[in-house]
Amino acid sequence: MKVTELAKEFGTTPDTVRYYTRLKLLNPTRSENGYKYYPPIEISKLKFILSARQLGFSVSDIQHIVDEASLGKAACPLVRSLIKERLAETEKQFQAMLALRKNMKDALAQWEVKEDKAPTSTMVCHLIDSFEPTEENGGSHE
Amino acid sequence: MKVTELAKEFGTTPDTVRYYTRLKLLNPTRSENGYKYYPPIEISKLKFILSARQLGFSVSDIQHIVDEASLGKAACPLVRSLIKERLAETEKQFQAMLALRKNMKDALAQWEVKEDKAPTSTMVCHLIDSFEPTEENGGSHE
DNA sequence: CTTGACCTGTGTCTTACACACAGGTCTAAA
DNA sequence: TTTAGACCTGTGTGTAAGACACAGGTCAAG
Repeated sequence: MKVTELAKEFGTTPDTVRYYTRLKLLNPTRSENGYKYYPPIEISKLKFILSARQLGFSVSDIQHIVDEASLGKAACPLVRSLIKERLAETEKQFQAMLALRKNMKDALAQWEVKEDKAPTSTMVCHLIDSFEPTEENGGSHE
Repeated sequence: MKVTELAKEFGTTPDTVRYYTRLKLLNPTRSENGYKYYPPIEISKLKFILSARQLGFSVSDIQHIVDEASLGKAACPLVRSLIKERLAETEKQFQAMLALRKNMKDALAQWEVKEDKAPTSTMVCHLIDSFEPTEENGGSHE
């Protein structure tokens, strides 16, 4: 399989396949003309990479996992440990987004009923300057 | 106020203040020795920028808002329109994270009870290869 | 006069690709 | 046979919002 064929097969882009190949996560063979050809084993590796990405592993994580596996060791303990880390991070970001979303919605609601005001030397936009986060958010950092 | 003082005042970093200054969002004066000094008006601009960032505006958005305001026009319509866009984007990302988080949690649960397995030529890690997303997630793209 | 804490600009690094570009290669039609 | 178009190649750059590094200037205190 060639790059574009492979990408289409898995609903990703040629650039993504090339990117993984640059990082040596994929190791296609070369045909006479210089084109990359992906044999079945590389195809299954791509499938693996895409699955792992969907589960929140970083590309760097995947490299570590593949390295481990290429030594013949079971990567499972590493995989379990990594996903705990990533899940914790995701949870943090998730909470942050939850708060952000609420702030944005509140702001939108507050602003719908406020009139426009021209800027002054000390105020760029009174909407933003006057926005008050509500109870749950806006508390200082904890 | 000097860079570090200013950063501390608002709980941000000197690098962030320098970054905004590079982009000319802030325009400090220079003292004899070449140091940047931020007069009160620049201090209030920084406050504005940080508030806007907290509301999900991009730095580029803020530049547009500031540009508009510097022409003497009310930036309010632009601000209302931008936050709608940003909120829509945030909502999308939020839903994506929600799904990701669920997948990660499900994977973690599935994996706690599975044994380790050495890799084979066609399988890097059976945990990841065998993961099945549950109902709500995993549906094809819609 | 030296130490140490601050400041300066500039440049590089991060993530996970997307996109551009100049040029090589293949297929099929004219 | 030529040629158009659709593919491929590598390499280089751009993205967001800073973080970090580095070489060197500045300043107050001892």
